[in-house]
Amino acid sequence: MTEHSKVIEEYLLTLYKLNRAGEPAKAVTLANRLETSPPTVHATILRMQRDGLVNVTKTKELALTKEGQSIAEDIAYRHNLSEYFLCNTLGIPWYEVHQHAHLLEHAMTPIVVEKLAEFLGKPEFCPHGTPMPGTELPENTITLMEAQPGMTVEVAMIGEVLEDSVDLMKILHEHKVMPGKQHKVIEKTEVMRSISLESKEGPSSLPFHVAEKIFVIEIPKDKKRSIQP
Amino acid sequence: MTEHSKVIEEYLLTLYKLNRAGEPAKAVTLANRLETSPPTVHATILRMQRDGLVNVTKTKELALTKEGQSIAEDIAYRHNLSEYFLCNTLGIPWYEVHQHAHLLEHAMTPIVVEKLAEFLGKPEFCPHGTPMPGTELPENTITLMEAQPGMTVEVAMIGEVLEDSVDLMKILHEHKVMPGKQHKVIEKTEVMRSISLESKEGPSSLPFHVAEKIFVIEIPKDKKRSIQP
DNA sequence: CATTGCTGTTAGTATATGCTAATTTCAACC
DNA sequence: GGTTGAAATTAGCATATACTAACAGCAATG
Repeated sequence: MTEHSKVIEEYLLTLYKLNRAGEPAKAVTLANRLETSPPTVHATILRMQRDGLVNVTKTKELALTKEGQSIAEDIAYRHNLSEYFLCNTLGIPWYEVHQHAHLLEHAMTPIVVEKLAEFLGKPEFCPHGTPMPGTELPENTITLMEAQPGMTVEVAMIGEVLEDSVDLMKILHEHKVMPGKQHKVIEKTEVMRSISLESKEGPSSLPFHVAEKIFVIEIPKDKKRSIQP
Repeated sequence: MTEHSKVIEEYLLTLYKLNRAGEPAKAVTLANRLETSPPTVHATILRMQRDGLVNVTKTKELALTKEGQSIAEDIAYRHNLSEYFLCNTLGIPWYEVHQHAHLLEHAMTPIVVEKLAEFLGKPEFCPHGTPMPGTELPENTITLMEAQPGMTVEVAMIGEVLEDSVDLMKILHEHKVMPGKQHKVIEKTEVMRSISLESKEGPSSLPFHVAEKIFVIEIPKDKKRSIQP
């Protein structure tokens, strides 16, 4: 478990997140996510193969090795822990913490990670609802796309892809589309390709491509807002 | 004030610390402190000159430019703030925080710095007693080398050079040679090239080269241990 | 004054990371 | 089966950071 460069750590984390999201991990995808040219990605993957971090399948899929996976989980943990800290301890808005954590995640020694986790009370989810490696979302989690009109749902997790756009995140914040908040699904209109929601804070509308990345849990009628303030 | 690489930030910080300590800032010194070969240092200084961060005088002294100074102070602040946080919030021993802060200092966005400073109550000294940029040690601060036998002194600051050796720091810790602690100077023996101290915790002895890097304040007899628990 | 020795500098390499332009590969589709 | 288009790869370059070996410059010292 040698130390790896920031760049390599970024590649590992991205692969890890693609896996989590069930998306195919190909070189092109990395190139897009990391905003890096394909040749650069290619060269970097070669080095990662050389160093035993990934394997490339016959279908050009990138698969993390045991070691790659283990390091990736570690980085994801540091990232989520940083976000939790920035949000809950320092009071930085939850929709802004991602970018700051992006730097911190590569600069934490094992001792700092351990002590910080203790200090924070070993949180299991980051402010966007992403579970720490080893933790899972509840079984009955669905995407907002899968929620049917009439359902009342509680937001569980804002997909990590969405975190990259602070603007989008801020809009979600303004509409209280954030972990723990309940919304009623009003309608899904194919024409507009968007979903209408309504919550105590008012109505909102989310395009399908965003709704696909928002994970929710259905709240049975009789339990609606039982815990909501 | 563009963003600079970790390497450049390290060079800037080292130059800043050399200035503070009143030591001549030459390329060799950098090479030693940074454990880097002279040619590498040379090349890096060329880039730093090109980028307007340092000037090289006729006597080959390295002088930070306005911008270089300003960035260096910023890094020093991030470093000291990190140390304070690691020590006082996370409970990592004061003699170990330096190495961890060494990584964090390059990974803090301005917002994180601001929020962290607020959270910590805008501390003015790091756990080793180093003042934040803009703050100074008391006027009457002297080095332990300058203290005379019979004097009672309170440790104000452990010189930053010493921080690099965790082993040494740990010994200082064991003898309670740390900011805020009082010691009586027993004797300075030229033969042994060391200074004997005595405190509530017992006697200790420090070699001259260490005593030179420890800054203390003389405590008048009538005020001895007035605030000490 | 000449030698010694530290300091600085050049030359020559190496690696990681990045790019554009051009080419290859391969599957999917007509 | 051949074409097309996306994906992968190669070629060629550039920059930052690192090294060793060799050499130059200069001050102190005998």
